[in-house]
Amino acid sequence: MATGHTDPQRRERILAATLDHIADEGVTGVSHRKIAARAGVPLGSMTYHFRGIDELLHEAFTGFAAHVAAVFERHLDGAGSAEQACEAVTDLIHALSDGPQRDLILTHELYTLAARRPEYRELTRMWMSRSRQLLERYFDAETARQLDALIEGLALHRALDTTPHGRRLTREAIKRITTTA
Amino acid sequence: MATGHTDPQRRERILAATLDHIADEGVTGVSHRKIAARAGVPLGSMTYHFRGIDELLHEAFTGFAAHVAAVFERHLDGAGSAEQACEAVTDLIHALSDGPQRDLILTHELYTLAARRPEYRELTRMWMSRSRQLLERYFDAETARQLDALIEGLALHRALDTTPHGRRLTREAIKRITTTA
Amino acid sequence: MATGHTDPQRRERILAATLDHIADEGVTGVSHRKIAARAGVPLGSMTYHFRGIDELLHEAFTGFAAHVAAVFERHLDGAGSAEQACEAVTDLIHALSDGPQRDLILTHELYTLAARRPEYRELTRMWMSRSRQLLERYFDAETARQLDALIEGLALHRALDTTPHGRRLTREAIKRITTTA
Amino acid sequence: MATGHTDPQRRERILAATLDHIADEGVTGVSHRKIAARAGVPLGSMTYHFRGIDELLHEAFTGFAAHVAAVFERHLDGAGSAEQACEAVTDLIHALSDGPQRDLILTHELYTLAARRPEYRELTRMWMSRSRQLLERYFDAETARQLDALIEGLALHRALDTTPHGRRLTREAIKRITTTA
DNA sequence: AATGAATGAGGATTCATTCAT
DNA sequence: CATGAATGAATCCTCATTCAT
Repeated sequence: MATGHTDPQRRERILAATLDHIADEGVTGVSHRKIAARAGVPLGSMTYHFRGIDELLHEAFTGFAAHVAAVFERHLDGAGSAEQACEAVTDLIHALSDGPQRDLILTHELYTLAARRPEYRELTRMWMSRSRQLLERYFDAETARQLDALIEGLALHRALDTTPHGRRLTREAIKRITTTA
Repeated sequence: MATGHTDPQRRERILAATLDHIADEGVTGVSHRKIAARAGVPLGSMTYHFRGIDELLHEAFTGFAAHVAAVFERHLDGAGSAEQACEAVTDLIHALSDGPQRDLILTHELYTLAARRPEYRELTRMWMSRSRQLLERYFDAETARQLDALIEGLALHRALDTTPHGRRLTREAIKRITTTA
Repeated sequence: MATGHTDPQRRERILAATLDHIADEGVTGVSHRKIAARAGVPLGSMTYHFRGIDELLHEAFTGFAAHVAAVFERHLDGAGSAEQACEAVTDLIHALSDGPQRDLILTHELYTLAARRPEYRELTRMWMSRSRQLLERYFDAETARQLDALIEGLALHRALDTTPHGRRLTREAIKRITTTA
Repeated sequence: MATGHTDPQRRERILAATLDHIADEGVTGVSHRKIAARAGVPLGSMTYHFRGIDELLHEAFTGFAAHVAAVFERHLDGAGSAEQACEAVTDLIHALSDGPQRDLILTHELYTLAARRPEYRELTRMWMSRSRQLLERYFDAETARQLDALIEGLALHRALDTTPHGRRLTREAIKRITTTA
């Protein structure tokens, strides 16, 4: 009825609604109907813009991966030294694991998909390699790799813990992993 | 037909089939029908033994958490020194991230649930505290915590990586994180 | 709500409704919804009793093939001689091509399926061989085969014709085809 | 993009694609999208050139009826005597029922439509009357009618049979039906 | 105690058609 | 003149759950 013909934002709105929904209810809860309702678009619009649920999911997570990479970048961009990089990484870990946890939840959902399906592993690989690249500005390649894994582990444990560890422990762990004999 | 009376293995078989199915197709794909078919039990048996899908899932993951804790334990049980513990942890990380990845997939599925739902966080907390306890046999509490997170991060990155890092890097990271100033 | 638990006639009623619907609107128009409505059963009942539309269709036509074979049989059963058989065949052709044409329409629908799909060809083959068998009571095998084809053609043309030919022509054609040099 | 102006072949290409599609998947499977894809024309083109699916179908079968009539004609055109006409008819029957069966499948689809809908019966009537006309060049009207029906029946049975009868039987049947007392 | 039958709600997807451009 | 965007209705099918037995 109210056909404004073209609505170029529509695809983006659907993708945003998809990520919101996944954050709220998980990939499990994604359905055309629910996403359409959340995005305020008619049901038929879903399969018009995306070939199916899979394409929708993959595209949504592609956008999310870009977003996470940007967060990583934003944190590290200011650092002028390895010292400052350590501080930036500490901030990053706590930013990820405090707060609304939206990003962390989405990260888990993505990892879960990636664990089983190669096309999602592509996404996580790209973002892992991006974060290592950024860390290599300040650390040697091997250290960067270790630190990258540590970041992951600390953020994850902090998020699932009832009594999450404080900044001091985070800082100490980072210091140890970046201290080369 | 009438197999006598009760089949005490049936509950267990259903739970095992549930984990198998989750490993294969994810929590998303779990349904009474599919699990019943996989376990070779009649459909009606499902709601007889479990109040609903939620109970089934939670109980299955409870069993899985116990299994993972046991794996952890088995690896560390032999270690007589911090040195040996480091080696045992290296083995553990590579055992988790090589192989059929079944445990890793299930772990992610559980984390994904835990990220949103407290009743699953209970499970991950118990297992995290168990692993820390085990590590505290060899390391101080703070180091144990850091090491625990590192284990998580290394295993995860190794599993998702196309060119997973070797034992040398794992060992080096463990050495650094356990080296107190 | 009104769950009388078991309704053993249900399958049969669905199959009957399916044939009715095909006679009215064609195989093209068959859908779970429409058949369910016509049979007075809930929608969910359809896929419970039949694995899918294909199974439903195939089973319905299996029943129809049996019915047609019975009609053929009923017409020929009384005949005591080749002479009487010719008369019976004439009756049969006109019975098929006059009247409500329900059987003829269903026959066409079945042929259309059979032309493309072997599993339906099975059905038509069985019924063709049954009719030949019956004719072989009165005629030699080769004549039976020719006559069988003629019956088909005459019934078909009569049904599609605006000025269908009369019994006289039918009788004459039968006489010619059964007259061996 | 702008291919000049109009594409006069487009209508024809769409109709040809429609028949191809019906041969492959049946009238049931016809949809604007599928035909457009097969014909290589934009979706919007479909409703531009044809008022709807019904018009598309009817026009496609009109073309097919003309084609079948032409096949009939081509076979009989060379015959200079009743004798030769019999041979030509034998050829025709075997040409129809051997080979790729495309024409036979389309014929059945058309008959199925014609059995229920008068506007398609128009088509079959025209083609039946054309074939009778052609046969009347060699046979009296009544014989032509009988022979026409026999052709139909023999072709049909041959096509659906697993062990189709040979030319000898075809010839014999034709001989009998054309032998007037 | 155990289960097969049953069903309404909701799943993804396909569709003919309309319409602004 | 031609068409891509858009959508509500309808498609088949799967599902968790209830319940009579």
